[in-house]
Amino acid sequence: MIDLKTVRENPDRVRASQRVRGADEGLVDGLLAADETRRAVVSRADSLRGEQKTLGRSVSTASPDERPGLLERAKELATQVKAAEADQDRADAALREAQLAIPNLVEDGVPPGGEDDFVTLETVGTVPQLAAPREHTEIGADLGAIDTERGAKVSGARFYFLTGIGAQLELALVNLAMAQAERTGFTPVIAPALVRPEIMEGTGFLGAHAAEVYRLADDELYLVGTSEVALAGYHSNEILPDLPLRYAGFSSCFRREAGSYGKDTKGIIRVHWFDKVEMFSYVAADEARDEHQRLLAWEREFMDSLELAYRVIDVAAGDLGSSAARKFDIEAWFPSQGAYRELTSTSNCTTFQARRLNIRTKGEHGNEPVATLNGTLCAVARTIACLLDHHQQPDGTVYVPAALRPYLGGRELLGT
RNA sequence: GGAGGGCUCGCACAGUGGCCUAGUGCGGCGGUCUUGAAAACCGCUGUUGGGUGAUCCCCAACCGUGGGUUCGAAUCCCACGCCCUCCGCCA
Repeated sequence: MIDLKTVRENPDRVRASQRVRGADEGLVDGLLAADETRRAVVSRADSLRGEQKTLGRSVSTASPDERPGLLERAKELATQVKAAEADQDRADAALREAQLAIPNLVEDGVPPGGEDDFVTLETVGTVPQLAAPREHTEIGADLGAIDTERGAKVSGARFYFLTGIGAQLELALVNLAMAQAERTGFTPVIAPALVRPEIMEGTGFLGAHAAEVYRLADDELYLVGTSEVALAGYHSNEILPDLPLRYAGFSSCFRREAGSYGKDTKGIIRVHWFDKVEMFSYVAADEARDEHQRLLAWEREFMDSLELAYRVIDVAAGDLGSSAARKFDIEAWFPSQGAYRELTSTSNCTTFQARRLNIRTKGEHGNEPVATLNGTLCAVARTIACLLDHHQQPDGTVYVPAALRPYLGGRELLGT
């Protein structure tokens, strides 16, 4: 939820942000108008209520002769108050709607444009040279690690079983990620994968991307697409005395993948369900930009420990989620595709999420919303896909990066 | 799934229609006293919105949430949510 004060005091900045996102600038004027209307309506309701209060007191202390006249006037006032309060409710709702329609202010420096207008900030590592790279599905099947056929039989398309070394790989990656997070000062968290509507709403996932989210209609619960949702909701409606707070959440993640028909249909790169270790930070508003860089650095540390070649991209304004002010993706090299593919993503949501979830801290001028940021440490299924693809050897084996070996019984190669 | 109890300003409680403009205790902050501290005493102590307000001032709202009754609701009525206890079922 956007800060009303910013819109009032600096509407041009908000208009510019809308422009660079390719969003509607007119929404800003709509919001300003709704704000003005609301303030007028609230003032009126306030003074009417004040009058009613005073009159109510005189009714209770009035003498029997005065009473009937006062009561009549009080009845009149009561209807006026009721009408004014109805006006206020409408104005409140209109304001909130106008406020929610505007996405977060884009951070200075974000590249303008859409999906293809990202800027590559850095390219890291050596891209492996292979004569005839095989896809991770094939390698996974040979290793007895990934079974998508039975995944489809049991659960449908975009589901899978991890078996044998595949299952061990998942546990190894999760342990490696959690060990790094703990070393860095994150509190490990196992988070619920089902959340209430207001939490899902508050994190901004029921806006433009509502079709992506699984909903359990019988229970008014949603399946999370990332533990970011639960970790953001964790401190909702709280005033946080000590910042920063950093959590590393592990949970299953569920995505309907509506509208991605035909994309990545093979293998476990794009699936309806996967497990993920997610970093989530609560920081003071003026710390957000630095924290974002730190999250990116920790994501890179994990990529480096897996010995992957990757690039870091600065996602363009038009491709940002509504909560994000800026987003960096790390895309790792998939030899079989001859392309970089997204493995992790870190977003600075500034105070946008916190304002909606009512998460504050004691500031110099009273309670102020905190900033929230999230970053992927390890999206397991996709990381396994990348590891098999990236570290495949000509003889059909798969190289195990040194950092992962302690979690796999010291194995240096898979498939021997 | 069934039965019962609860939800009030950080915490514990009081408050069953108008002296509630929500009180008391604890905690916290400031002060008096003290070489210092404790104790004692005194004062302060929540959130939100509005007033052409930026720590003061004034007004309004907030007693789990949403409706309703009433001139007037923490208090009465209805619905819902959550927590706790017990029973049943269960990894």
